[in-house]
Amino acid sequence: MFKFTTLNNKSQLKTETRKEEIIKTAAKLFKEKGYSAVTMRDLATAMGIKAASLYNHINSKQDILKDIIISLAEEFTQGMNLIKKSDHSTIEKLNLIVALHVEITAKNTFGMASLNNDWMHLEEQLDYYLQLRKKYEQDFIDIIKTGIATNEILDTNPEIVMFSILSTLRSLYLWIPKKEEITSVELAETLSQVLINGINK
Amino acid sequence: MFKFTTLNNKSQLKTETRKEEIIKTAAKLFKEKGYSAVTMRDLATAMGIKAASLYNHINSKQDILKDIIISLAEEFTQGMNLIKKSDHSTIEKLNLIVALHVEITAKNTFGMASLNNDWMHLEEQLDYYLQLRKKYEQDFIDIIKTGIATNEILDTNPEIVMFSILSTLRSLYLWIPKKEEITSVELAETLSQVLINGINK
DNA sequence: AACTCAAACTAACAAGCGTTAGTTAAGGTA
DNA sequence: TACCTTAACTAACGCTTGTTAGTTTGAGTT
Repeated sequence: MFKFTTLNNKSQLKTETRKEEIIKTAAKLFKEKGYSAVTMRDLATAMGIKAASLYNHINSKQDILKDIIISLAEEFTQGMNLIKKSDHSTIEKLNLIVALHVEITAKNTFGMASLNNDWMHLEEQLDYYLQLRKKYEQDFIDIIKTGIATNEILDTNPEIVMFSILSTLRSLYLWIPKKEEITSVELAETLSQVLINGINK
Repeated sequence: MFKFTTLNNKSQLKTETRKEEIIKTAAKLFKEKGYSAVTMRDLATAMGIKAASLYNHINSKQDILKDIIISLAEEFTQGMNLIKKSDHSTIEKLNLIVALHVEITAKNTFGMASLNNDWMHLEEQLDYYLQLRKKYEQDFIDIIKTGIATNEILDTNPEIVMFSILSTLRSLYLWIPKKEEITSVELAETLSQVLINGINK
């Protein structure tokens, strides 16, 4: 098989394995049509092979979805844990959350579509995913509540505030691909400004 | 068949037709699992009948999706046309857009899920839907640009501002069902406050 | 009592689904 | 040269899909 990198695993340079290529291609298709509407034959065609050949590399369609979603969910959990434990102000913590979403999403817009839209098709890992999500949102809300208590942010319904910010951050995967000219840092800055300070003059 | 209303169509009182019941049930299922993952047998079971019986009332699965999505898209278009032509200030227009989304979404949270997540499975009507959406977003951005020009709102990237607000409004369908105690008016007010004035003290 | 009609039913269809089993081809290693 | 590994293949499976054709049921109307 032709490889896109010249050095193999033994020389420590990261070569994209066939399995990783399949998962990446699957994520792309899942973003376009959703998990359920993508068939293994669609995926095979996109890879230039036959459907049965996919099974030399992956265990099942389910497993591909799990690989895409769980790794991303854990990445968010890890980022939130760092932010939570840091000693920044509330506003700074919120800026860091914005930056976390921009960074992860910019790196993997396709996977973020599955995370947002296809998590309900997880089977064994559904409970685990829901647990991670619940924890993330609870940590987020706690940060907002602290900010209200310490008089750093306005005393507004914390759930509405979180919902509002998180909705925007969760939709980034739709929007980042259309704005290739803007850097992650610029986007995170503008977004922080809009979300935190509003747009009223 | 048992009917849930006592007066029939001839007496001018709106009776929910069997077709409307099916579409409403379908929207509920589509929200839970997405259009592609819901089978006609799932829908039939939810209605308490056999799959073949559905076809006495509807033409096809496709047609159900079209009915759900297009009517909502046209409702938004109509609302935007009114707002656009009105002589309110930019801030007031933005408040009206928030209220429009809250109102339509509160009335039909299930359908809003399809509008947001399953539009790509439209077939004949896909181009029409995309045209309505593009027009809506263009009108939205024009309002923001006017606000910047007239010095009513801060001079920030208009696309980021629209994206930020619209992402939140488009996610309302996920959130409204969890907050049944809050009224549409209260929600619209708090949301306007957060989206327009921010949360910074 | 006879008729109408909405709304259900059974049975079946062709196509497509995810997946398995067993085989082949080519390149690197012993 | 013989072997091993990787990655493709063909063929087929049992099941599910959306949809159709034709039939039955039961309540309301004439």
